[in-house]
Amino acid sequence: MKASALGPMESLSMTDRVENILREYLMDNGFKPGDSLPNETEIAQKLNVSRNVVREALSRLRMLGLIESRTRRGMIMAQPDLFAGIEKVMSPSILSHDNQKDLFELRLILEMGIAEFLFARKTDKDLAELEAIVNKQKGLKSLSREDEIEFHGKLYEMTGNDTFRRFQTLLFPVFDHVFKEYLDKGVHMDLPNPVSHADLFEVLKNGTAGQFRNAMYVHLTPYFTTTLKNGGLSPS
Amino acid sequence: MKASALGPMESLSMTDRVENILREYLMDNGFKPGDSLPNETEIAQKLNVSRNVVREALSRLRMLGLIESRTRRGMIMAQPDLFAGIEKVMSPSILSHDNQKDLFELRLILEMGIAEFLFARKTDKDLAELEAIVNKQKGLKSLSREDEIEFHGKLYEMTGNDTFRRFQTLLFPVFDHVFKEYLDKGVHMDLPNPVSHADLFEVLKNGTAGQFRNAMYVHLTPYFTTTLKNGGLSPS
DNA sequence: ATAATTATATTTGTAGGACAAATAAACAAC
DNA sequence: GTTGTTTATTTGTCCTACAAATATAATTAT
Repeated sequence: MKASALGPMESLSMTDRVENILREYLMDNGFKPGDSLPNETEIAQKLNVSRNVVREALSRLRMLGLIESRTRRGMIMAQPDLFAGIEKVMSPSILSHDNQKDLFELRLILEMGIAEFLFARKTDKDLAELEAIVNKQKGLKSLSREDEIEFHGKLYEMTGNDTFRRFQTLLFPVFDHVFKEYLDKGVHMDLPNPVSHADLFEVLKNGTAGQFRNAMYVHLTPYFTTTLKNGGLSPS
Repeated sequence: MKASALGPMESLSMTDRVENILREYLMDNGFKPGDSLPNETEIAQKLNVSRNVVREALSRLRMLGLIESRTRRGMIMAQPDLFAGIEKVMSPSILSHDNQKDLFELRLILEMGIAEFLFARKTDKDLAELEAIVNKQKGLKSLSREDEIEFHGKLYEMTGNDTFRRFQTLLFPVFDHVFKEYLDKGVHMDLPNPVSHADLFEVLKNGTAGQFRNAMYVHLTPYFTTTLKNGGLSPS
């Protein structure tokens, strides 16, 4: 029985198949949060598999936040958490090195892309809070990781896009880890940043989105040169 | 037998707890792809739970790509697929409306942020291929969804960041759905775009990253005004 | 002794049965 | 009509069993 000669044998387990079937069933039938699902034994009988298999599949959907189940009331459709799955593998000790470098860059991409939203949605209250952060950092010679997170995190918040904010927050540990790796490899970053947080704030308050994009690029230049000169996956 | 001797009963199911325990175990002990795990019965005994519970937890990790298992050889650590979880819920029929709007905007953010990487990594071959796409579209009066995907998809490819490319690809169906919704609501988008794909190509070939960012903004202006004038989650 | 073959043991995948806990629904009591 | 009790249902957990697959050990052939 040389089944392995046939290539990438489509050997999905029963659980895999039931998981797919259930997801398609929920989507194709327009299930909305709150709608109740058939019970486990019913599903098992309908699909001709054991309740164990059904439960393993349901367990996955439960992890994704797609369904919830309460004793007696049965299972109901839920509002899935977009990042429930990704946050469980978003760790430097788990991800491949390529993935990590890509995510390092992804943070830069995101940071460069938020200008329009900041200018469209900034409020006086936001600006005041951001100014407070900037003033607190004014005396310091060098900024800690927490300082960076506080300033840039406030920017994420000001985009008014909570999904973006959560995604950036997820990205940060990986970004930080990759950057430390660069530092360990001898990349030096001791030059004073020509565009400080205070400068960025000033542009955000009185400038334009275009000016902000350019200022942000200069502010991030050390990171850009780091990734573009070093690890950049050389394209074909 | 009170199995609750394992810790605080945070109303998490056994499966939830075992899942967390296993993930932490794998991370804290520096498991790398290929390393083999203890077998199911061993885990069950060690944690004082049934093999069923262990299997439901493992089933989740298997879905995330964190582990693989082959009969007899036992389970081994694997390289998790960063997007395995998220792609299963990335669907307009499942996500909340807020999530969808956020993702619509996220695509714009990403699109605005790639300029530096494009200019750092563009090759003559890439430019030639992009030019071919542009020329193919030159005769058309209006661009189809496929045309848009082809042009912008090529840009994603040219960033040299495969994770970014995959993420953008995942985003597209949601983006498309949200935009259609805007159109149905009467938002009009019939003006000819002042910056076409051909213009973007020209800037990418002969201009600078800064110019490209500005050109891209104008190119995307219809989408920006759509989201910023309509659904924007009004901040506090 | 070495190679080839066979047998054994181990581990995952699947099935099915049992029962506890929780609770919605039906029913009974006042 | 309200309150308390019983009942039925459904998930959560445990258990046992066995098939399939295969690495390892044992056996046989050369």
